[in-house]
Amino acid sequence: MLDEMTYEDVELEELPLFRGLPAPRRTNLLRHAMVHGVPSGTVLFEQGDVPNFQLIVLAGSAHLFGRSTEGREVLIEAVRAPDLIIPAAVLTGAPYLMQARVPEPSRFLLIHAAAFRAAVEAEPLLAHAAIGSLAAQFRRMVRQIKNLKLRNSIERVGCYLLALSKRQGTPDRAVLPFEKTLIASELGITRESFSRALSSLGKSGIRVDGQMIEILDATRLAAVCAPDPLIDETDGEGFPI
Amino acid sequence: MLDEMTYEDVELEELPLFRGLPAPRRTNLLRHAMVHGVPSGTVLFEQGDVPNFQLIVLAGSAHLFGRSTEGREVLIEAVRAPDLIIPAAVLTGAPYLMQARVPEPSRFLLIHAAAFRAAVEAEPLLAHAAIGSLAAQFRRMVRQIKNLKLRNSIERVGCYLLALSKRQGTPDRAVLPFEKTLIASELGITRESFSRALSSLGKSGIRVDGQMIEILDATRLAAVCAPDPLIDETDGEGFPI
DNA sequence: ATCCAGCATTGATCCAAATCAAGGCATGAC
DNA sequence: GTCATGCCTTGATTTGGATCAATGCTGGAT
Repeated sequence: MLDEMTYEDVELEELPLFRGLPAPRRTNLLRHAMVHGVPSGTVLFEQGDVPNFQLIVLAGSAHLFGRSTEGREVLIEAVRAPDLIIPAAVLTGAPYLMQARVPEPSRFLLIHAAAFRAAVEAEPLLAHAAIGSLAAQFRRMVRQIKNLKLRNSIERVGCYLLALSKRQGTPDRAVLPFEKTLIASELGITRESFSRALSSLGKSGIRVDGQMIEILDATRLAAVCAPDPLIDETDGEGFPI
Repeated sequence: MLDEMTYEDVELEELPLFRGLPAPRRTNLLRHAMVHGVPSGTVLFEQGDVPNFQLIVLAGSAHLFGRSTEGREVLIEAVRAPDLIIPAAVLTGAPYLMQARVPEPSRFLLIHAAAFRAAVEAEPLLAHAAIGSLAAQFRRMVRQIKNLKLRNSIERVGCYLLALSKRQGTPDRAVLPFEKTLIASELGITRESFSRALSSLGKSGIRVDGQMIEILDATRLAAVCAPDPLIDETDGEGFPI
């Protein structure tokens, strides 16, 4: 544990979030902070919980799920390192609207909510980082709403693949980042519809092989799903965390 | 115009956003700021535009629309005074993802984007207000996504009415705040479906008369639409703007 | 008054996507 | 090996909501 802490301390210094912070403030903030490594499947918090910590993804990722009263559950967002996990809830002290689960072994920095709020209040650099994270997350939600309201399922799937291949830097293929059932729920459709959408896109220039999707003809694919930078593009890194 | 400015100046002092700001900073911020009264129908900006100003709703409201490439258009959010209009775009300098239009005669404060960014950077009180506005807007988007992904159209309409009546403080009725077509697009359905949903809810304790919806039996209504505070409730005023 | 434009309703029909149901194909336990 | 288990696919069917089309209502404008 001691070893781990020392190791992490080095890494924390490298987070833009803490670079540039006056040393005493940083020390104070991190005094009661903890680094937690958690296994796949861990539930970080439930929807409805009042935030106790600001969680920061140091390595790995977290999945945010929305759950209905009858128990249906859909993926709303995947948060990848490095980012804050729902600062909107922590900074307002309001109950989480989503459940957070960990899909792979991951490491988080935990800062007591009150301490984090105080630090953001007092330290412009931290406030700046929080604003950047909040703004980026807000914009992702807006894009998702436009996606849901303005497109049908085939368009959503097609644009998802194009965006994925672009993000992965491989114009001729995309590798699905998680199970198809989960992606389907992210796109607001059932796993069956997702499967059918993929196979129907076979005649629009893609080839499906497990998690790997070959994009044989990006132009033809784009023609049927009408990609739109104001929905599909991911914001550049304006505010590094 | 001079008269108007003087009048507004008094009002601006009362905005929590500016109360508590050091006088020189406030003066400096407002030096190049303008108050603009605009008629119903005005387009404040288009989606894709790069923000020139931070707009602040002083009186009235603004509607934010998402538009598809083929020209379909849906209401994503209504911003009411007092609030910031999409600080996420202004603070990151990224293009707007939505078009803003004014549904009623309204008044806005315009602050040059660069000046606003600088002021937020330098002034913790402003940063705090921006964070509060961003967080609240983020949470509204999350609620909307859960609403779209986890509910069918009848549930959305029923919960919309319940939330509306609660917000308006009249448990036995709700007055629709704008045209049904617009509300339908906000709920992610067509006007025809909205109309049918309303009439089908007739057997679940409501009576429709134009824009006025009587809620005869809130319990029965709640039984068919399963309201959920984590979707329908509106956040309390944690951070006044 | 009449006309018209904009919004809303209602009915008929169609279609996209959900649901229901049956297998398939891996992977891991034993 | 056999047997589960979890994920995915595919087919058949249903259904929720969209679309198409016609009509109604209301509030100006003239």
